[in-house]
Amino acid sequence: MNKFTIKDIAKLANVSTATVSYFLNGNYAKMSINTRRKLADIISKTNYLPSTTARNLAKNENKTIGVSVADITNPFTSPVISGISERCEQYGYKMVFTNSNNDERREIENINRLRQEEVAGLIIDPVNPDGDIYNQLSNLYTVIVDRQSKRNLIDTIVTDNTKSVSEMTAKMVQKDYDDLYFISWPLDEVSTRIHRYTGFQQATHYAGDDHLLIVPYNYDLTTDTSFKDEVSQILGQTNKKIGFFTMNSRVLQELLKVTQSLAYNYASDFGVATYEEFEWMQLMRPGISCIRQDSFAIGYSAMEMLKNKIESKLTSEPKAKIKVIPTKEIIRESF
Amino acid sequence: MNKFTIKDIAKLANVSTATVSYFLNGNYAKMSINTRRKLADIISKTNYLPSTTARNLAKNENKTIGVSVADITNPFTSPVISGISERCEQYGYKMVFTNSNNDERREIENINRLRQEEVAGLIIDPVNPDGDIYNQLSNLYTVIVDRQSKRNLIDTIVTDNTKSVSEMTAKMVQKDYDDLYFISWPLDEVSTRIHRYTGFQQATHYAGDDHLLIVPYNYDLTTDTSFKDEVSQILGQTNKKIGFFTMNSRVLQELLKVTQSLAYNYASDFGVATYEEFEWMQLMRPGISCIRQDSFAIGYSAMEMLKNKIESKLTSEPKAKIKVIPTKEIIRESF
DNA sequence: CTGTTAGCGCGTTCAC
DNA sequence: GTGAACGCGCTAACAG
Repeated sequence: MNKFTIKDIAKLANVSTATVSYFLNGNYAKMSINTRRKLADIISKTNYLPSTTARNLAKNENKTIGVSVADITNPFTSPVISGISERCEQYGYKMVFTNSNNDERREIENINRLRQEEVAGLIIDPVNPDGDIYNQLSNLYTVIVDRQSKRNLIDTIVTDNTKSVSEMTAKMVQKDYDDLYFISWPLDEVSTRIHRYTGFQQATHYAGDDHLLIVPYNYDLTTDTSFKDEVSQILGQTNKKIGFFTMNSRVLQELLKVTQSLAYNYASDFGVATYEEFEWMQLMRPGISCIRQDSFAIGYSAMEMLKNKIESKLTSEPKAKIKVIPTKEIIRESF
Repeated sequence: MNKFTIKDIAKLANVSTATVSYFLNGNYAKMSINTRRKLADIISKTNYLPSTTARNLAKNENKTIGVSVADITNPFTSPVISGISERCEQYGYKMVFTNSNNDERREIENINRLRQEEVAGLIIDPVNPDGDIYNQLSNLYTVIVDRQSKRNLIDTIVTDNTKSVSEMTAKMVQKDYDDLYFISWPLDEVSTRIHRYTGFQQATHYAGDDHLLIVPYNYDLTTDTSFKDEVSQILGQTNKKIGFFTMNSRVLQELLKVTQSLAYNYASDFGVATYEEFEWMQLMRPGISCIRQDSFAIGYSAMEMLKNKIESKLTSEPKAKIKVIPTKEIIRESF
């Protein structure tokens, strides 16, 4: 698709490819002012672009990284990619992108496919960071984002899950709720869910799990009334002031769909707050209190960290670090 | 990062690289059952993965495409990428991803960077498809998505802009509004905005542009009252029933922020409908009527089209086609 | 100042 | 079952 190569340019200018190469690399001392002008002219006229792949090959460098995200349709993901891509641009890296669609098998395929390529490093937003495939990855060239592995062998960038939820929940506790509930997709050992739940428990001092409400992933209100029934039962108690903390924006949406179908209104009939912020939460009346996480910074830092590792050319795997990106509390009128 | 090469495997098995290559390609006739077993064993134990890049090189094939999106943070974009990535997976292509952040200069850089790579084709969600850079692109290996160029030289996938807006607006017209307004970011010759506006005009039969309201891109209500004042003036008229159609979800958000600050409520004080659908529009009370576009299908079809072009190995540029992806009307209570 | 040429990487494939 | 040339486009050491 790119017609011109260094040979074509050399031919057009009646010089050798070496001269063209020197020109491309700003090595002007090696040619006359005339050929320099001629080359500048020809290259701009032909729109010739040297192949970076060939360049990397010749220089024995590699400026491409592989990215695997758990689910591109999750609104959390876009800003992460944006951050990675911003840093890639600045560092002169290109990125090969894959999406696992929340499917662990697909994630394994993607990671393997990326490793087959000549890729200098990997940034992974994992479906399951405790899967076997992660044993084959080295901390020399990998950064994980969002979900943490229990093994903790690879550098990971996370947000302030436990602390921020604990602080927000504490604010709810102060409002004298009779019962607070944490609503989540099945915990399934997913670190983000567990850490947020831990924050909730720290603030409420609930001992068991009877204040944990699970909503199925891709919950369909019309065919499965389990979650709706639980919520209905909780809100149906007379003279009890109830509050919910939802584990992310999609769980919040499930809760609101259910409470609307039951004809309860948040803020007046019950209190609510959520992890994650999106603009619509400010448009809803009353506004919804939430925890804003800086997903862009997650991606940005991940690429920063990866580049430093790659270019420091370590020979043995560094000890895994965890970097925590702070969140921000947004208090509105929903509780 | 991938330690093992075909040479390592050959050495470990005490055979030549040729034999390993034959094994990898299922060419078992060329070796004894013993070496076949030995190789199977060694390859699984070492987790050896042949480099697809080298393979492409040797076979003179190229299974990677480049993608440039206008703005990854636009919620329209994720499903498009998801569709592209799904098809890439199915076709065995990998994708190199870039984001232009709504900056035309950046878009030019990205496209050039992608062309520098050995990339078999390009899918572009353009910032400005009428920019000069598009003259350098060939319809042999490019597909454009969402925004159309006036020159119409390159295959493009769009949605049903004019027709769907016209139909939705017609429904508003039936409700006896005294005035309907189309709200948009500056038209700036952007095809999606113009086509949607055209649909609005078709249904309302307004002649001039006095029913077109422009909200600045990244409008900040606190420092710029221009748009707010216009809305205030329109809604302040006594005894007039007013309706708005917003050009996308972000413009809708701007409108709602403004009307909320003016203490007007949609549905009761004025009617509203919008292009684009997101789940929160169903959570807002009253629910917001909108036009659902199938962004996933846009990406999916784009990769389909691109693959067909690339692999048909045409020698002259095909005449540009426009493929229209249908939308769906969602009627709720907002007008 | 300019040209020649042997690599760079790793798999493929043909002649033996 | 093997050795070795080959595919790509660029780089850089060396020769002139």
